[in-house]
Amino acid sequence: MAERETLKLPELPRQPRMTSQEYAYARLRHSLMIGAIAPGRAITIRGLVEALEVSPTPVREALRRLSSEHAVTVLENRRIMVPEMNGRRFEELVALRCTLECHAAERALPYISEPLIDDLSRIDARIDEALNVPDHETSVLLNQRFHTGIYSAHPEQIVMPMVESLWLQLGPFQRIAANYVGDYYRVDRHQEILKALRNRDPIALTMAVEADIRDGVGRLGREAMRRILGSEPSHDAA
Amino acid sequence: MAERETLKLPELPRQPRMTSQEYAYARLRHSLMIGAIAPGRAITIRGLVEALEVSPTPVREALRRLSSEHAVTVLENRRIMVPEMNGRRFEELVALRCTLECHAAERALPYISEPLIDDLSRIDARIDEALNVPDHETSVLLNQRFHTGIYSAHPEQIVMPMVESLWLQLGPFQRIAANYVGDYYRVDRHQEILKALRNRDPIALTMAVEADIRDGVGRLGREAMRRILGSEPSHDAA
DNA sequence: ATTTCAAAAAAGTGATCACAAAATGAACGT
DNA sequence: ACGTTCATTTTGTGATCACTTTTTTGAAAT
Repeated sequence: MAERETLKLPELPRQPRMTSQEYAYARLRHSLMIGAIAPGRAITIRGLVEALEVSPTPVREALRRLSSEHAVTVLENRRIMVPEMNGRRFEELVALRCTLECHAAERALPYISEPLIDDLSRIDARIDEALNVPDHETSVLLNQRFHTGIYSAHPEQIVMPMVESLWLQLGPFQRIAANYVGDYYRVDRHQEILKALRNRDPIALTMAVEADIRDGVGRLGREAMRRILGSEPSHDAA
Repeated sequence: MAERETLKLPELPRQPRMTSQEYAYARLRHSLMIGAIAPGRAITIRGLVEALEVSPTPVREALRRLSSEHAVTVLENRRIMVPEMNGRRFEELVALRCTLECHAAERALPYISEPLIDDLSRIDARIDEALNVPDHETSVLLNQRFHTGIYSAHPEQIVMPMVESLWLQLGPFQRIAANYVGDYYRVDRHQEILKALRNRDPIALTMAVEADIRDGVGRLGREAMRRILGSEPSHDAA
């Protein structure tokens, strides 16, 4: 049996007025979002204390926040882990992403300005670059900035945190999927989204957003799931 | 100016294996859900320490969880409060409830059993009783059990926590609204929902769920908002 | 070889205290 | 009367430690 591997988290600059708790939260959240922590991975408070170089108190508060966003799961025995992924949960997450993001896009549409569309167009170009490298972390983060840019045009934001919770839950598995299948396998419908935005066409917009999600993460994840389950049919993706 | 009023929270039995943090969370959550803490109300850790009779550490962890569910807001100066309500936010919350709960209901429909429908029917009868008393707390909690019963029939639950977050955010204002307008003012479309469930009719189901929300909380809240803003047009509902 | 059980180790929990940040309010000057 | 300044008070933050629960380990027994 292997000795306990110490958790290694991607670094993240600590902003000036940031509390230790906020720093711990931000760095953990970022790690999960880009898939630096694998599904099924056990998390210990003392382990994070060492990895993040802060005391247990802020670590625990950060973990409570992440547990409420379902980025980590608190088990019955109080142990904490990154949730496992499986086919049914994945389909449920993708379906909910479609529903929520279509809702968000449609309601944001009246607030979308021309300069914003230009910004989004520039982000999309950078996404294509990142997908060609391929640079998983950059493509994921830019893709999120693209979607966030649209939804958060709406001034009263209720839905955005829920969308981010879904991204957090998909993050760890999406990295696994990209490792199996390749990030270039992914396609996006960002051009269709941009066109719908320019035309102020809510129907075309929601169709494009749904297609983007289903043909993007959805297709990637399903293909990865198929290959993983094909090779080791005994357990879930992890 | 009034002296500092100590926060009085409805009691809640502490389950055997419950940690202090879980107890603090459960009791705070329950208080917010039934509107025992008003929108705009300032929350202090030391105040909760006194009210809940636990030490600061578990109180802070409970507050972090609730902040991630947007049941409380952490301000820039680190103070914590129950968010204020206003017309735009209210409409956004109701719209998102419709979208999310229609999604949840539709996906749960294949898993709805006849005995479950009978259970729901009995809950609905008790809701009518509570609305006639009127007993705000009971009617709210039973109404949630009715909806939860439907949505959580689906075995893979992603959407339910998000729905509960919306209920939490509406809870404090809903109590205010019921005080202004009267709980009996509320109507529900639970009979239509039950009929759609029995007929396994997804279209009728989503229409009934949407109508239930819009004609229920939606109508109550809008009417209350109108009266509150009508009498004191200077500030938000609180 | 497998099971059982007690001891040890590891991990989560919560109380406390010192410190830092923010709000309060009185004294002061304009 | 109004705003400014500064001491006081209140509040949030984080480190530490003692305690409890859970897991692991290894020896003894079957």
